[in-house]
Amino acid sequence: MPRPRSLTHAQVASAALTVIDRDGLPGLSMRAVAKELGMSTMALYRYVDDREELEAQVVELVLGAVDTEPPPPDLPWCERIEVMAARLRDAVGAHPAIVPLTLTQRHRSPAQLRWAEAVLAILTAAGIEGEQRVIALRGLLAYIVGAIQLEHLGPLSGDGTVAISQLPPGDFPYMSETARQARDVGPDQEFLGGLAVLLRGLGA
Amino acid sequence: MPRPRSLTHAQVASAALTVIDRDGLPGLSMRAVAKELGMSTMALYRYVDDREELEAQVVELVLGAVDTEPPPPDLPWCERIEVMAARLRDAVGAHPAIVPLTLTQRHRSPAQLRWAEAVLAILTAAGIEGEQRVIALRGLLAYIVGAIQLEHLGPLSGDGTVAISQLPPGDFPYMSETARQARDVGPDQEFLGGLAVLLRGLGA
DNA sequence: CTCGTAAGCGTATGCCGTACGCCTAAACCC
DNA sequence: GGGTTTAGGCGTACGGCATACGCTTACGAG
Repeated sequence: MPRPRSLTHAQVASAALTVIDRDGLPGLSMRAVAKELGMSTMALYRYVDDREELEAQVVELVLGAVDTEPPPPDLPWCERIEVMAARLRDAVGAHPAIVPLTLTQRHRSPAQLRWAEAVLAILTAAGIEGEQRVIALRGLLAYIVGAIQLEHLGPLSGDGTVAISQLPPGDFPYMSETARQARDVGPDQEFLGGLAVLLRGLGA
Repeated sequence: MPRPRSLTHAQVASAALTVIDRDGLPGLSMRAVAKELGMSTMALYRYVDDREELEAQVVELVLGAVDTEPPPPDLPWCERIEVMAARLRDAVGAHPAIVPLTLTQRHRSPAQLRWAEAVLAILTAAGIEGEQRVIALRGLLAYIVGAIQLEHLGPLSGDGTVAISQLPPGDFPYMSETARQARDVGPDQEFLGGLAVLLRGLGA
């Protein structure tokens, strides 16, 4: 009987993501999202309780796009995990500015639950069980989360690496040399290389 | 000839850290820090250019407390890396609320440079060089950063694990079982267990 | 004692999130 | 088709935030 909603929750989250992609995370405000939707600021509060819920919906929108279907079962288990890891990384990488948001929202995300369930299935099939399986899942998550952040907040290809390579070799002999070598390591090589180390440790 | 400063930069950073420890990260504001110091808000701007610089000084205060001396050389290399990792984790763990700050400030931190230099020395002594050394350092950093965040924002001992353990076993068979097993895994076991996996991968 | 300098502060601006209350569009019932 | 009800949409207002700008004042050098 009441007046129907003129927007879906998905449209609201999507408008917020548009704002973030255009103006960066600092540009996200209730006013900006409302303007993006062509409504008044306060009308937005008919769809979300507060800013935090809006942020959660943005994270869910991005993480919800992650494919959680089991990878081809004919692949070796470690490659199947690589597929799952890459899907998560790619989804976040499409909207790098939300990285800090995933921090606080990640654990409440249904999409993340489905992702973890699929990874656990692979680990179990690989014969990893009990406490080792707990540690493996958390370790993978920690690595992926950390690697995504490092990649977007302090990339190997960025200014930081150049600055480090010019550090006085007397004080930082290893750092300056390593930074020079880091120029030849691309983002994919870095991410997959670290993941391969972790998987090798799991397999031994 | 001019009037002398009544505060050191360290005192300013320390006051900010006091505010964060007491009121959490959302409680950090220029006003709150100024009040903590007994000065007016604008007087604070004689010590920092803006809020971002204040945050950087807080991170540096915490990270600066990390011991970067080489661990006892008679330990196996992987145990020496464990020592270095634990020092970083302990320093941040003493002020968990700053975790999100370390994200954006980490790469500019001299303390972090010294830490990385020490780790690189250990890796090199272990025979890891070239691009593999780049990947090893970044992988370690990614894991440690991610693990610290997971530990403080979604701890295994927290509500999230309980909630997951009560998920419908039909939809999430592995997650619910794994969450039940996770209750027996303490924070140290989780952190060191994941690190051990990574180090095993580096050693193979 | 005087004076230059920078420390410290007061004020004001323009953001922000959001509590509260009004107006009105629309769907149901008759 | 008209009346009623219900929630959608909006305007206003408040308190808190970072911070630009300019004044005042404590201090040390001479």
